[in-house]
Amino acid sequence: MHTKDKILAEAMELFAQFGYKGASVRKIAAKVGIRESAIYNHFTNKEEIFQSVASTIFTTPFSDTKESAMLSERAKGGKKFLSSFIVQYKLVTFDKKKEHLFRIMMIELLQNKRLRESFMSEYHEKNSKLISQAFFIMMQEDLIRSGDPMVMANEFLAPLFYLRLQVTLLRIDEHSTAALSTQFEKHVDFFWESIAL
Amino acid sequence: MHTKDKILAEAMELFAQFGYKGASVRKIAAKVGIRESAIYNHFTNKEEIFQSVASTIFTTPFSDTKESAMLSERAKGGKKFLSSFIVQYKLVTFDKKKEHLFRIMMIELLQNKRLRESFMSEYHEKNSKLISQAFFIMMQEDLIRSGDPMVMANEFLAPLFYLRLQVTLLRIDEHSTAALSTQFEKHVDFFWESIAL
DNA sequence: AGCTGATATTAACAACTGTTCATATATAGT
DNA sequence: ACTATATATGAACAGTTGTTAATATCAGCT
Repeated sequence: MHTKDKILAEAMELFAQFGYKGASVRKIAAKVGIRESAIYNHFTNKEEIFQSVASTIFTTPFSDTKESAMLSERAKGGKKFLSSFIVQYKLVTFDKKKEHLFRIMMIELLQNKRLRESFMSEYHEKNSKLISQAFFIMMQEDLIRSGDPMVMANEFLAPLFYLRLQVTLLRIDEHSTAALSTQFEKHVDFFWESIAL
Repeated sequence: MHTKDKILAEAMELFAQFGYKGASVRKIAAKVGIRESAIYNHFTNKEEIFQSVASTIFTTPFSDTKESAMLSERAKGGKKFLSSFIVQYKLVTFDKKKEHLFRIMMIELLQNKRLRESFMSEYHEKNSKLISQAFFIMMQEDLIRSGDPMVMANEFLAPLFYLRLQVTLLRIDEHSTAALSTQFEKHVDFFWESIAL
């Protein structure tokens, strides 16, 4: 099964670089060091390779149930909770493998219906719900001003997504992301000042 | 020149649907109603067709100098200014042609270096600078709390971008965008409450 | 040693790609 | 009516694509 894993790893890199169409079966095989026909001993399709790679895209921070169970406790930390979320988000943003998966997502998002649906349910809604629950708790604890927790969650998450996209774009061309790196913290500071009581 | 315009129009639709690689010269020619070889009487390259389409992508609201000159006056309107910006942004988001161009941008952003550079300079920086200038003026007028105008601008713009992306994704699958449509106004309301004195 | 199953290779296929060429058609100016 | 120009066609090119078939290699099991 060593070969199968290598196929997936090299396919991931090529999909991230050239997209689904641009990453040909021959290119993948060449990077693995085998002929293209040998690929079909491990996967029935090019599509199956892609699905296998794409299925690992949506693994969000705080996704496991243990962390979710502790949410109500953690949310009472107020700004501390948001800061720790940002730390997680930053780690994901600058992780090389996750970065490749994010690139694949971005490239195929407008071309692949399944990916769009996963993005909406696994990424957007999952994060929105989690963060909005945290804000709801913070409101009950009178840590923050009242308002629609869902709106608040989107206001908190959208700048993170936009930052991640910018980081990804800069890194493709090997530009420095130092200036952007500090903006994550600036975002929490600004946001907390916006909602804190 | 009627044919040339039709080529550009049909190419735009196909690029928005299938991306650069997926939109073949033959597909474009077929939609126009001519053979693929006839295309080359109007353009030397497939690349030239794409560049011709792509060059029209970055036409931002408030881009003309007349409006910019009035900025300091308009910014003094405070929330009114932000609301009018949102109206413009919403119009652009739901405009069919602009939507197609936005899709092309999103698809090719991670594949095309020129597009990335244009996105950064023509879209991101241009909007950031304009809005941050407005916030700077509002600070001087004591309409809003003090802070880094650039950070504020990004916090204001990022949710708009994220909303636009969501709208675009939903419309590809012909889902309703009614719920999202109202979020533009909710964003201004939330944001103004966050910064108003 | 011989068999079996997994995995590799070589070769080929039909379809599609961007582009070019020689040639035809149609339009407009003299 | 004749000519020049712009635009169309049909056919062909060389290269790439995903996939398949027949065959070879190599491991472990009996």
